[in-house]
Formats: sequence, C-alpha cells, structure tokens
Amino acid sequence: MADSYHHGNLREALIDAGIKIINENGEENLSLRKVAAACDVSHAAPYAHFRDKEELIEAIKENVTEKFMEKLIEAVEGKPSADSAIIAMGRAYVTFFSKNPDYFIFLFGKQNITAHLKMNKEYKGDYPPFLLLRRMYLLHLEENGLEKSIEEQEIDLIKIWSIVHGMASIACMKGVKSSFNWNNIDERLLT
Amino acid sequence: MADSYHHGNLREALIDAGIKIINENGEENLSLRKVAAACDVSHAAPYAHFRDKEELIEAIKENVTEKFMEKLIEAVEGKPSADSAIIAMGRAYVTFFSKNPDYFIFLFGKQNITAHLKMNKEYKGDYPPFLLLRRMYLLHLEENGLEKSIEEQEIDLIKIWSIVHGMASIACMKGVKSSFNWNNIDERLLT
DNA sequence: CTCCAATCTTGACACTGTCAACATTAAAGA
DNA sequence: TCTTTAATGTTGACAGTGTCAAGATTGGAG
Repeated sequence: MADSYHHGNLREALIDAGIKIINENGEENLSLRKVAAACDVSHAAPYAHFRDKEELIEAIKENVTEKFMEKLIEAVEGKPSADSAIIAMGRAYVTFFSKNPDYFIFLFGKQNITAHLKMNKEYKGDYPPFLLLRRMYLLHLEENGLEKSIEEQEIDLIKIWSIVHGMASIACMKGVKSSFNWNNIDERLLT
Repeated sequence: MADSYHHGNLREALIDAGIKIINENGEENLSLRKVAAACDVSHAAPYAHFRDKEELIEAIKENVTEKFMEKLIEAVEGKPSADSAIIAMGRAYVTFFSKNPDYFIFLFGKQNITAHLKMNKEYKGDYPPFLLLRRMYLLHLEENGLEKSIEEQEIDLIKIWSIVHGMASIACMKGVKSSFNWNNIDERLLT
C-alpha cells in the first residue's frame, strides 16, 4: 500500500501532516502543496478530500479542538462541585495554550469561533469548550440553588470565559514573560 | 506631482492603502502588489520603503494602534479618579474592537505584542495601551493608599487586562451576538 | 467480469513575495 | 550653474502558491 496509486487513508494523513507543519514551522508555512508532498502525493491530490485550503484548515482545527477538549474534560471529571470543576477547567484552559501558544494563534487567530451566548438558542454548532463551560455554569447555579435572569447568566458566562480566554491570550503574547500565579486567582474566578 | 516619477509621500500612501484594503477585504486580501497598485506605483516600489511585507504590516499596526490609543486616552482624561479612568478605559477598549472586529484580528491575530509585565523593567518598547493601563493602575494604588507587592501588582494587572482583552476577543468572535451589558460589570472590574 | 465512482496525476493559469538590474529625479556640493 | 549622488521608482524574472480541467488508476458494486 505504500507505493500504490491510492493512498488508502489520505484524508487523515493530510490532517496529521498539516498539524506537524504548524507545530514545526507555524501556520504561515502551511501550504496545500507541502502537505501533499509530506504525504508523497501529487499537489492536487488534497482536492479529492477538501474543497479548498480553508476546508483542510477547518479539519485541522477540529482535530486540535478535540485534543483541547480532552484536557478540559479530564480537568472537569471527578470534581466534587461545579465550582471546583469550573476553576479546574479555567486552569486547564490556560495551561493548554501556555504549553503550545501556536495552537492559540491557530485556533483563535481569525476569531472564527461560533458561540451563541443567548441561552434560549439551540446550542448546536457552538464551540465545544464553550458548551462545556455553559453546562458547568448551569450546574453551578443548580447546586447553589441560584436563580438568575437570562441576562445575568449571559454576563456571568462572558465574564468567566473572558478572564480565562484573556489570560490565555496574554500568556501567548510574545514578550509576556511574567509567571501567572494561578493559585492566587482561583477563588476569585467565580463571582 | 500626480504623474511624476517620484510619488512624493509613498510611504504614508502605502500604509493608508493597506488600511483601506484590510477594512474592505480583510487582511488575507492584503498583498504588496495590490497596495502598490492602489498607489499607482509599480509592484516593487514598496521595497524602497519597507524591507518586506511584514515591515509594512508592522507599520500599519502602529498606525492602527495610534487610533486605538486616541480612544483610550480620550476615555481616560478628565476622569475624577484612577478607578473611574480604568473602567472608562476598559469600556473604550471593548467598544473600539466591537466597532471594528477586523482590527482585533489584525492586531492580535498573531499575538505579536510585546508587554513586559515585570514592574522593574524599563517600559520602553512595551505595548502603549498596556503602559497606559499600568500607569492608571499605579495611580489607583496611590490614590487609595494601597501597598502591594510586585507579584500582587502583576496579578492585578493581568486580571484587569485579561477580562477586558478577553471580552474584546469574545465580542469579535463570529456568532457572539449578545449585547455586552457593561453597566452591570463596571463595579466588579477592580478587585 | 464489467463498469463506475472515488481517488490520484499532470499540466496549466493567475497571483504572490522577492530580488537584480536599470531608469529617473531631487538635492547637495563644486 | 553644472555635476554627482543617493533616494526613489520601474521592469523583468524566479520560485512558490491556490485552484481548476483533463485524464489516469483502481477498488468495489452489480
């Protein structure tokens, strides 16, 4: 199967090769032709699996988001309360991107993330990490017997997500060398 | 001077044309050749003013950051206290990018911002909006007679910047249609 | 066994960033 | 005023890019 005309599993191979290139040389060095070459395949072969370059990038993003979600779920599960789960999730969020800033740039660089804050919308198609956060937040309200208006809930969600996402963003900036003292911030994460 | 061999003020014209293209068609449609064409100049003319494409983009970023700073300073000046100044600055921060999300993507999409958080470093070369924030924060400590360790100060700064920057980031995401109810968040911005 | 649809190749096109060689001109110094 | 020079702009070339059209190959359904 190595030197046969048909590759066998080109789609996955292209995604893996794309991730490797992004990790080693950054997104700006990702080209369809290089990805194809890395799979020992002609320059137009990817078009049998992806409509255009954007669609390959989108597939890679899904793949990276899955890895991201694994860390978040791992952080959340087994926690005694929603509060501690949310805090653990925030830590995992920042830790994940601190370890590989390239992923942050890759995932959020063009802001093409979908997240409907309105609680009465269907959640389908929303950004999975945000879905998890919302689930934990609703659990938090329930566990503590809190009743909040939709608007208040939205604000809380924005606040929580903002500080975590903002920290990740700042941590990924070049030149920001300060160590983040997460331990001190934990208890203030939730309002 | 219109049809003379020398343009006269090509450098500024290239920057302006670049901003226009980014505003109208997004950064992904910015090419040196288009910028040159927009200035009625040959495709290699920009190389007399910029080493490469990156240097032009960097110049455009400086230009956009100046506009950003104008809004921040405008929000800060005349405020009765450092606290109210910081809150106003946060509002201006989010408002600026809510109005033109393309600028957020352009400025922070690749995270190439320099901000040395350590208080004992020289501030030169730091990101101007961050410098302003730090100045206001130190004023806040002074006005309220607070004494904090360097580490505590850093944490405060990261927190403030994180929530504001994070909100701006989330506000610029596709699909986030919720209105930001800033009025409710103001009094909780400072710890 | 045949045929078809999925998959892959080849060749082309326009566009890109960049460089080298050359042209023009404003301005400084004689 | 004339000459020279450095700054600025042009032309032409090159490799690399995304994308498409036409054709080759092949696994698998019938």
